[in-house]
Order: sequence, then structure tokens, then C-alpha cells
Amino acid sequence: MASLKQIRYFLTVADLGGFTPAAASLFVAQPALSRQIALLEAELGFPLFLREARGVRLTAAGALYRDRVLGIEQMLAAAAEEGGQLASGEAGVLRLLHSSSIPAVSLMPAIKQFLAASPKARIDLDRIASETQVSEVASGKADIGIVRLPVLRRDPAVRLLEMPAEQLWLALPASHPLAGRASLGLAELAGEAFVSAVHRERGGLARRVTELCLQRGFVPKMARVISRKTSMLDLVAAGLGIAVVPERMTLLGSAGLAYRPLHDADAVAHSAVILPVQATPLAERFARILAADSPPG
Amino acid sequence: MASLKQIRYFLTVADLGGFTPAAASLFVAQPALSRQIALLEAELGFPLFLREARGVRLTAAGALYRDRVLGIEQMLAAAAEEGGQLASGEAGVLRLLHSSSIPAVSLMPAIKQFLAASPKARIDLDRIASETQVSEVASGKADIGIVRLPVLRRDPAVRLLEMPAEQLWLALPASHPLAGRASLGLAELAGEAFVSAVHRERGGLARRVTELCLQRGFVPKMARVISRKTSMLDLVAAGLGIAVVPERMTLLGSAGLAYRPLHDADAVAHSAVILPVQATPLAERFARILAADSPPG
DNA sequence: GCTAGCCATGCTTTTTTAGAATGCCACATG
DNA sequence: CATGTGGCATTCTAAAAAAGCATGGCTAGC
Repeated sequence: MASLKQIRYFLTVADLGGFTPAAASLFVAQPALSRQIALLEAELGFPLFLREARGVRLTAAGALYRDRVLGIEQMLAAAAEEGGQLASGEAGVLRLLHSSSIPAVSLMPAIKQFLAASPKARIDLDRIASETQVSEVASGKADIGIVRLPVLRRDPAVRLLEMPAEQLWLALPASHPLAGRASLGLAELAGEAFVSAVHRERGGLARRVTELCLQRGFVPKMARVISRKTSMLDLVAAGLGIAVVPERMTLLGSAGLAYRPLHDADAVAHSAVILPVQATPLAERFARILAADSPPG
Repeated sequence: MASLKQIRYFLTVADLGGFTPAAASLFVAQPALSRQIALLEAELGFPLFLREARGVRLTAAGALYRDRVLGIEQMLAAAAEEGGQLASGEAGVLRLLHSSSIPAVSLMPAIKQFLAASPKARIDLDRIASETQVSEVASGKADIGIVRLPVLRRDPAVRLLEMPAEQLWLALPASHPLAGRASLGLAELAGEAFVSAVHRERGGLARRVTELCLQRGFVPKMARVISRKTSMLDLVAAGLGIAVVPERMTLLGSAGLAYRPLHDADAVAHSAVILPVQATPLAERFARILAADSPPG
């Protein structure tokens, strides 16, 4: 197979119209050039140049060959450049997962900051359940996940970076009697029906809320409608129950929906970033932004 | 610069998922492969593979690099293939020139025969004056020319191959008194006005006709309208004069135009193929077809 | 006919690449 | 838990490829 060196020699000779000037331009001796061109011609099976008294001229086949191999070096250089950018984290796609209790709108400040620092990077955002995030990140199908603590399923291939704690709020129908209050305590919710995004493995926000209720001596009463696909908040707005949500979620407004802060000192929720042990530079950078992020509000 | 060998090694390792099977597939020892990949990675500045217990996996940057360099070898192979076809005369464009007294329609049998023998070849046909053809072919701007003899301007860079002689015919207006005759002799045209394609250097058909008339003791009388751009035959059809033309041109019919054979034994015209000293294989092949061509009729 | 410019060739030296043996590490197995 | 196995890296040596130097041959121009 013709070597790249032979191609480069060939192109230089073709450009300069002679072996002698090409040799000078390439900083090699002229015989070396002659030999490499001769080898290339022998391998191709046809002459590339017409040797004339005053230098050389391309044959028709040589001119065609020149057109075809022009740009191969540029292709290689571009491949190296793109690969380097991806490896260094200068460019690339960050496949980002987030739980439904971490709405995309609440991530936008971090995303904007990230994109400003990495103009060549792109983000691919998906909302999926926390438990799934762990396996997706562990398997390399995603670069980074953002989950609500506690995370029940662990994997040695991923590590967790805790994010700043968030105040918990009560989401309730605007028509609810408690909506008249400016703020509430968790203990007052003992009799209320709780809407909750329930998954098979009860981690995340639902588990955290249950924990807090139990500490106040009651088991949260479950609402009579449970949906996995529609948002908890839609059910609350429809008057089917109340929900305790982290502050991020109050960014999601809806008609008939009201939010009130919980004034309990321990009414906070925690979230974390899931990263592979060997994260991409883009994922590392985004994780650092998230961990440093001050909680909304 | 990354060598093609390194690219091929890299692609094989990426395909087979390990150095050991790739080395077997490439018929090299495994350390050679390890070293070349290591060199490539060092030059690129980022790792291409993740070394794992069971073989290797591409890094993200490695996968991107793979996508970019895939096809470089195919490009080179295609370049060699196309160049070879051009050099061997299997493919390429034949830039063919012809005088106006060798109408394109009369070349069609030869062209068809040529294209049938070279399915990948193409023909680029241009009608230009004989004198110009010599310089075009000599300078390499055309591959082959077809001119009417005699050719006044010669060039050491071109050679001439004579084609079979052609009978001369008289082209005359259908309404002309002589049109009633089945055939004519040149001597009978002494008083007629001759339409002629006159160039500065009077070679080709015009010179040949003049010669023949002089041998019969008269100087052909010139018609009162001369045009370089419109065809002689249009002037004849318009009744402005007569013309002596080779048999090929009788293929060009026109309303009001009649052809009659000249029965003089020496009333023949000669044409020739112009070739560069070093003609392309396609030009050589086409020239052989033309030289062997039996004259039309 | 001589000279200058330019490419090709033969020989030697340097550089690059490959091969063989071996080491190291991780995973699997009994 | 020790041991074996599979797979990549490393070291040293040998071969192959490429480069440099000197020189030869050809052509164009004076």
C-alpha cells in the first residue's frame, strides 16, 4: 500500500514541477525522492510523471491520481484534531439524565454555564428514573445522571457526588384549605392524601418524604390515584392530593397549583450526580458545576 | 504524521476488539501491533483504546477517530484504480477535434466502434480549424485531431496518420443547370463561382480543390459571399455558388442542396489523424479505427 | 561540441520496524 | 486463597526500509 510519505512526496513534486526543488522543500536528498516516487509508480503500475529535460510533468493518470489523493492528509489531520477535542473535553456530546424531581428547567442555569465554557460541546438531555440512571451510566450509555437521594441501587462502576441540599415545599391544590397559610409544618399533613411517584424500588424523593413523616409519628396516606407517566403535580393540581416536593420543582407552575414552604428545619431533600468511575472530561466539568451550584431560591 | 500502516492496524484492532486476534489477522506479531498503536496514540495525544482484562474497547475519541479514518484506504485504492484505468486506456476522456470538412456525423461509425470497445471511455468532440488543431494537440489541450490534407503548419510534437482517400463530389443548388446531370467532370466548372471556407493559411480542402482546378487549366472563381462561421453548404443551398466537397460531407443534407459525383480519377481528397508523439492509449486506439475505416459509400 | 541542469542508480549508513522472549495484571477456577 | 490463563506491555536483537553520498546519463541551450 502506498505510504503517506510517498503521497506527500508525490504531491510536492507535482506542485513544484521537479524532484530537485521538491527535495529541497521536503528537506530530503533528491535520490530519496526519486526512489520513493519510483516505488510508488511501480506499485501503482503506471507512471505518474513525464521526465523531461527541464523537470517533470504529470501524466494524465498522474493528474487524476493527484486529484484523488489531495486532501487525504487533511482528512487525517482533521480526524486527529476532532479526536483530540473530544478527548480533552473541548468538544463532544454530554448525554445527561435527570430524575423527574429534578426538572430540566431547574438545570438550565448550570447548562448555560456549561455551554458557555465549552462552546463546541452539545448536551443530550433525557428524563428517566433514578434506578435506571445508575445502570445507564454504569454501562456507558449515558455520561452523567442526576438523581434524588437516597439511591437504592448502587454499582461499583459509578460514583456519586452530592449536590447542595434543597428546602422542601408543599405542593397543594389552590383550592385546598391549607393553601390559605403562608407556610406549614410537616406534622400538619398527617391526615392528607399524598400523591407520590411510586417506583418499585422506593428510593428518591418518595422515600425521603416517607422518612420525614415517620419521624413525626405518622405514615403518609396515599392518594387513590397513582400514575407513573403523568406528573405528580398534575394530580395535585387536579385536587387528588398533596405532595411534598423540593424547591426545584416549584419552578413548574400549573393552573390550580399552589406551593407553600415547609418550615421544619430538617425538611430538606438531597440530590446527587452519578458519574462513571472514569468520567469524560465534559461529564466531570458538568458535575463540578452542579456540585457547586447554589440551590435555587 | 500517522502512517497508513498504523491506521490499518488501528482499524483491525478496533474491529476485532483485541490486539491478539488483530495481530493474527494482520500476520504480524502482537508486540509490533502494540507498539504501533502506542506510537499512534502518542502522536495523537489521546488514547484510542481502553485496555481491559478481556481485550480492548475504543474510547469515545477513538471511536470518533475510527469513523473519520475509515475509508482512507478505500480512497487510496480507488485513486490507484482510476489512475490505472486512465493509463491503460480502459477509461478516460478522449478530447477529439475535427475540421468542418470532416463532419461529426461522418465520424459516428468510428465513434460507436470505439465506445463499444471502451465502455468506460468518454469522448469530447469539438469542431475547429485544422491549423488550430495542430497546436492544440501539440500542447496537450486535445488528444487527437482529424484534419483535411494538406496540413500547412507542422509541429515536431505531433505526427500524422493518413486516412483512406475520399471521392470528391460537387455540391450545388438543386436549381442549378448542372444539377440535371448524373455526374460531372471538374473541367466543366471553370466558369462557376466556388464557395469555399477560406482561412488565412489556405490548406486543407480549399487548397486541394484549387490544385485540382489549376491542373485543369483554370483558377476557381470565388463566390461573392464568404463566411467563416456559417457552413459552406448553407451558402451553396442559398444559390450563391457551388462547392467541391469530399464524400463525407454529402451526409449533410439541406433543402435545395444537391450532390453529384465528380468522375475525374484524381478527384479525391485526403485526410489525416493528428496525434501527439506520445499519444494516450485512447487516442491510439481511436486513430487505428480511423485509419482502418473504409471511406463512406 | 561543451556545459549546466536534472533525474536515475549503486553503495553505505542510519533509522525504522518486526520478532522472540518475558513480564505484568486481571479475572476465573478449583 | 492460591493458581492458572488470557491478554497487553516491555526489552533486546535482527531484519528491513529509507536516507545520504557519489556518480552516471541524458537533454537543452550556448
